[in-house]
Order: sequence, then structure tokens, then C-alpha cells
Amino acid sequence: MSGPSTGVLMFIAQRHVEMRVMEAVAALGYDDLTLAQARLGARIGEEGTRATELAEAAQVTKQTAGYLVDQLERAGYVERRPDPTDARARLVCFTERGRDLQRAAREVERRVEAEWADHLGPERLETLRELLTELREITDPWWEGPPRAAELSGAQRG
Amino acid sequence: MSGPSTGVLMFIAQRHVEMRVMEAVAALGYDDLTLAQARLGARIGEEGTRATELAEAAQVTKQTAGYLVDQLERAGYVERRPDPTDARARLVCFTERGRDLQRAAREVERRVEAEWADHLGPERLETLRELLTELREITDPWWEGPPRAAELSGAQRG
DNA sequence: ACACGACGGTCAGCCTATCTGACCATTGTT
DNA sequence: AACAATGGTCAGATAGGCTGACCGTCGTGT
Repeated sequence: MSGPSTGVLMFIAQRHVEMRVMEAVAALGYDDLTLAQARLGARIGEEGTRATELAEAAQVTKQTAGYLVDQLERAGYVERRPDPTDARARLVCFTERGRDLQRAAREVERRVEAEWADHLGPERLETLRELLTELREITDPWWEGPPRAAELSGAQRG
Repeated sequence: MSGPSTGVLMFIAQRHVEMRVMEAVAALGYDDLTLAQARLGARIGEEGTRATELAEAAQVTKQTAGYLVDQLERAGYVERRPDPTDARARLVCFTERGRDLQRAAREVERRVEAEWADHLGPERLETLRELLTELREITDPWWEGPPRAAELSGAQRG
């Protein structure tokens, strides 16, 4: 049990993926787009997602989420559409350009994971994923889907 | 191979440790101290470490590292001492208060990892650590110790 | 022995991401 | 109908990160 803590080890690997994805999509011409925008964008669902949900998922305040969505919108990756089920809310949806970007990003992720499979062996990568998934049960504040009516979440972030 | 990417899974767990540590040390009275300061401070060695090395380890520019060290110094966690072996350099060293903080932080880390051992079982946690350590060989740009004379690192930062 | 490139570090200026606090409109519950 | 809760925005502040320019010291090659 020497060397960096498990948390640091995760940090190293995780940051590596992030960097790889950012570099690769930048090389493809998506050279605006910051890390924060990407982290938020990654949480947008097929049918669109409310800004508040994005904020929770990305662990930022709704103000910050709004700010980032503004930029994604100005850059043409997403658009805000009225939520038909609630006049207060608006759905953040991908545009065609946004969907292209998402596809490209996922492609890079797959490529990096393939490298990992080469290095560790496919079964051991699978084991890693299983362990991390199991760990999520006690580390993810939003475990098992977006908790619509959560007793966990306080007001904004606190 | 469904669900979040492996990178995201790591992000979730890693962020959890970070938050736990920050909250716990804040509760102990170390309520100044930001995340960025902590990330840098975590890289300071027993004998003191140069600002440039800290910058590399924490993946920020040396300017940013200097800025963070300033704050840690003003808060009384570290002090800068001349490096006896190089008149250009200065060693960032922990003060007594800094060492106390470090001990406290490591204690929390141990506690969190103990929770993980409870959840996964000790051998499986060890497996997780092994896999992550192995992954580090292909994801850590500064693999095998601080590369004093690295051919990897360009001028400042990519 | 010394010139010169590499390195450790700082200063200055800028921008992004984040926060808190206040506020508005709609919803849904009582 | 009143009112708390919810989705979202506006305004203002600050931290943390970047680039570029610069200074002093080190170390190597000739």
C-alpha cells in the first residue's frame, strides 16, 4: 500500500482521457470548446436535458451551467427549446453540429479504452470497469439515475 | 460495455475522495485552502520541492504554481527556502502547520480507502490499485519519478 | 574562460469558470 | 387563492488558469 493514493491514480488516468479527447476533437476542427463546456455537454441526453439537471450532474451551480450552455449555444453545439411539459423550464438539445461532436468524442474515448485493453488485457480492463462501477455506489452522490425527488440535494450546492 | 466511460467512472470516484478530504480538513479548522492549493500542496515532498517540479506534477504552468505557492505561504502552510544546490531555485517546504494539515489529509484518505475496502473487499481494492498503477505507465506523462532531464516536456506547457 | 542556450522563477495582463445573492415566473399543493 | 418549491436569469466578485516578456543563474562546448 505505497505510492500515490488510489484517488490520485484515478486522477491521472482520468485526466489523460480528457486531454486526449480534447486534443483529438480540437484537431478535427472543434477548436473552440473548453473543458468545462465539454464536461457539461457530455451530460446532455438524446431528448434534451434541463439546465438544472446538467448542473447537478456536472456538480456546478445552475448559474454556472447556464453560463456554459450560453457558450455552447453561441458556438452552435446546442439550442434551448421550451420544455412542453413545464413553461418554466427549457430543454438543452444538441444541434446537428453538436451531435457530430459527440460522436467524434465517443470515438476517441473508444480508441483510448482500446489502448487500455491492449495494455492490461481485455478481461482485466473489464474487471477495472466492474470495480469502478461498484465503487460508484458509494461515491456518486447521484447514484441510480437522476434522483428527481432527492432528499440528498440541498438548495443549490452546499 | 455500456454505461459511463471508464474515464467518467474514475472521475466520479476521484472527485469523491477530493471532496471528502476538503470537507474533513475544513471541519478541522483548515477552512482557508482551496482545491487548487491542495492539489499542489499534495505534491510537496519531505525535503521540499521546487516550484517548477510542483507545476509539472500538478499539470499547471510555473506561473500558476507560483501563484498558488504564494497563497499557501501567506496562509502559513509552506515557506520558500533557498535551494543550497542551485542559486536560481527555491525549495517550497512545509511549515509545522503545513505538516499537520498533510497528516490530517492523509488520515482522511486512509479512511475513505478503508470504506472502499469494506465495500469491495480488501483484495479487490488491491486489484483496483494494481490495475490503476499499471495504467499509469501509459497515461502519466511524468511516469517513473520526476524526470529531471525529460525529453518529453516542451517549453512551458504544450 | 567565457559565451550562450537552457532553466528556475517572477511580473503583468488577460480570460474562463466558478461562486453567492437577489430576483422573476411558473407550478403544484394545501 | 395563497404560498412554498422549482427552473432559470441577472449582477457582481474572485480564483485559477493561460500567454508573453523578462531577469538571474547554471552548465556545456569550444
